[in-house]
Amino acid sequence: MARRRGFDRDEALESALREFWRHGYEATSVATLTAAMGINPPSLYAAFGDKRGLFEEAVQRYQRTYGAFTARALAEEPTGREAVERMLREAADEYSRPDHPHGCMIISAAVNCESAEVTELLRGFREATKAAIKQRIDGDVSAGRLPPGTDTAGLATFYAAIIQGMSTQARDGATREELLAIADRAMAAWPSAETVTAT
Amino acid sequence: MARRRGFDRDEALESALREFWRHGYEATSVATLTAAMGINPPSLYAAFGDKRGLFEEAVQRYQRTYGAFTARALAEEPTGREAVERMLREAADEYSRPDHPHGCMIISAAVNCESAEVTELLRGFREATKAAIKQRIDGDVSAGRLPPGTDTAGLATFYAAIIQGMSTQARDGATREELLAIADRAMAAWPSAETVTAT
DNA sequence: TCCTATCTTTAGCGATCGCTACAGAACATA
DNA sequence: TATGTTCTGTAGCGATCGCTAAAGATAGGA
Repeated sequence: MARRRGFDRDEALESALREFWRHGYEATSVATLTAAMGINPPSLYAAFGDKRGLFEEAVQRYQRTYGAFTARALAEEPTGREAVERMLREAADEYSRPDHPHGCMIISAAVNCESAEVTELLRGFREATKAAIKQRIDGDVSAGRLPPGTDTAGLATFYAAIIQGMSTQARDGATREELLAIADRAMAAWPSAETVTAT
Repeated sequence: MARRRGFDRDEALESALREFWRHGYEATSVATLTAAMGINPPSLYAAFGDKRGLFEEAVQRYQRTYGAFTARALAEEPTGREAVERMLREAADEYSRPDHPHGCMIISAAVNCESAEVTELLRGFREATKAAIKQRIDGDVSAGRLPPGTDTAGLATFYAAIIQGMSTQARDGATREELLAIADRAMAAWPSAETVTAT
């Protein structure tokens, strides 16, 4: 017994996601958002609470769409090495696609952001990805594909840094091929499988 | 026949540099700047023109102080490989120092910045560094330390991405040791000196 | 000591920020 | 068709943005 919403909530969220992705959290004004979403401020606040609530929903949507390749790669490949390699190669493709903003939203959207909550939100996602990388590399050690004593945390940090460097390069205009070259070169740093035989 | 300036221009510029370094170009307000510099807005505008002019001077100052290690490493080492390795290891140290903001100002200060001029200014500095890296690697090829046909542009892009990843990790709180581990792992990706003998 | 040039301070400009009160429009129910 | 409920558009809130006009303060030269 009431008037129904006159816009598609999911479409509006997707439009907001694109703006946050391109401009970052703080540089995206509510006026920019409402223009992109095709609605007025009161509709935005009724549907999403406030700007930060809208951003959090946009990040969740990003994670289960554009950013889902990371979790998929880490979950589906048989070995840690293959998981990391697929993750990097898919990132090269995804970060340079011409049909959406370049780079990774989780990595860039809160850079130079004064809101500690927003900064920590994205940092938490990045830490979770790093932990997932480490877990797969740990699995390679357990399976004997890497020597015991391998610095798996250091390797995870390295490949997390690689992804972040690829995202920054993509934002600077690097092509898919350049990003793929970074990914391949990074895989050349994967440690040798040879175990140092102790006495 | 006039009143002299009541503040140290260089000290004020250094204070502004720190604010821009920590918060980025747009998130640093003139009010924040004047508070940090210990002056009032009209003094800032009389001495530096406007916010963007102050930022450009701050970037120049950064390049010849905190950021000078890159040019020094690339200029002073005998081989390209040693130059890149020293650059990465000094970056690990510099980006994690507790006495100033973490990471690299050239890399982070214009992220999510709406001003195309400011964005392009810093992007130009990054491209120049990448070109300098490539030049040193080209030298290794010319000297026979790397095989002819080595993808020197790709290698330069890779090590530029490494620096950017290290800067992002430093901003996320990575320690000097973690950054050094990234640098060492990245050097493990340096191509082998063996030349593929053609028929 | 007075004049004058330059700096500093106070105060506030128009524009935009995130956000919301209010009233009219639109729809499900009776 | 009348009623009640929710959404939408207009219009504007206080705060902050980059920036500056006007006036008071401070120095060197006459």
